[in-house]
Amino acid sequence: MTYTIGEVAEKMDLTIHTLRYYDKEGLLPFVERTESGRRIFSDRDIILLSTIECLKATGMSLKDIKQYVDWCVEGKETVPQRYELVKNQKKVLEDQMTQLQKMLDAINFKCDFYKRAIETGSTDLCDSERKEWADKVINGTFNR
Amino acid sequence: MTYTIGEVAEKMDLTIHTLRYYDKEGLLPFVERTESGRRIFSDRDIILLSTIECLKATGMSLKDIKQYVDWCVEGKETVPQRYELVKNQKKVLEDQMTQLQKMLDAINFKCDFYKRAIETGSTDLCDSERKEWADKVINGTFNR
DNA sequence: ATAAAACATAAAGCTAACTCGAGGTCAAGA
DNA sequence: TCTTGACCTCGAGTTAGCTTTATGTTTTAT
Repeated sequence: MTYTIGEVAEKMDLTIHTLRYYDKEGLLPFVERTESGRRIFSDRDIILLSTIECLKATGMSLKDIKQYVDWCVEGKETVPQRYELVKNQKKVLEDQMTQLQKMLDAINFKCDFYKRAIETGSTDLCDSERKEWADKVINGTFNR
Repeated sequence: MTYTIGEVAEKMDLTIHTLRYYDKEGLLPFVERTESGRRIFSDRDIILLSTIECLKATGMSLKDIKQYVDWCVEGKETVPQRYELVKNQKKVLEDQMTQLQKMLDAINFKCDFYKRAIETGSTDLCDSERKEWADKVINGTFNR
């Protein structure tokens, strides 16, 4: 199965410009061309793109993603490196989720605070909550 | 309790430049000055900074964070707006976590793939895993 | 046959969020 | 007192990741 750049853009929810940019940056080394120079994407490229999107979604830079792609091109002797990279990114992701959970707690706290402030019609009645937030901040519950 | 810009930078793990940048952008409206012009940070500023860091960690832009700060300055008649903003950011965060969990599944899958490839000394033996990944991609398990 | 749509390159432009440098002022310790 | 280090402003520079523009070619539908 092959696809035009427009079809891929549609399928992957990226712009055509972005796909060409990725290609130029060397992130799509397997994309072929027609005689007249048009790009032909295969399922393999779709799969690579989905991996790229996956790594990008976890905050990896395109530069580091290119390293991964380069290793893919080099062949199976780079499997250990790729394993290391993916394992490391897994760690990054787990840390991110821990951090986000903390932020979610903090945001829930803020949410409740404002909700009560609205219900009681005053922020003053929420002094205890405000103090609690301050304590969390100062004791470092929410940061570092 | 008051702090110099250097102390705050240390405490909040930001650079002095970044703090001045935030101040210039209007994100720290309560910071006072000495007669000679040096910034004096109070606990209130530390608390606001921690809120800023919290919102930033969930991907909110400084522009949107400034809106929140502006509402804080305006006083309690903006509590409903602040509630909406925080509630919305909570939703953003929950979506993010769902997405990240998917990415984590995908990364775990990749991780296992490479691990087995190393154990068996060949990527060829992992064809079934590769196919499984392709299926997930094509059936949209990992994207959209 | 032809007009519109889709594709191509190359280079410039943009935005966010810093980051750095120059040049100067102020404050705290020996 | 003097020197060293922390602070100040202002403006320019940087980086990532696109995005737009200009110009031109190739398909495709009528």
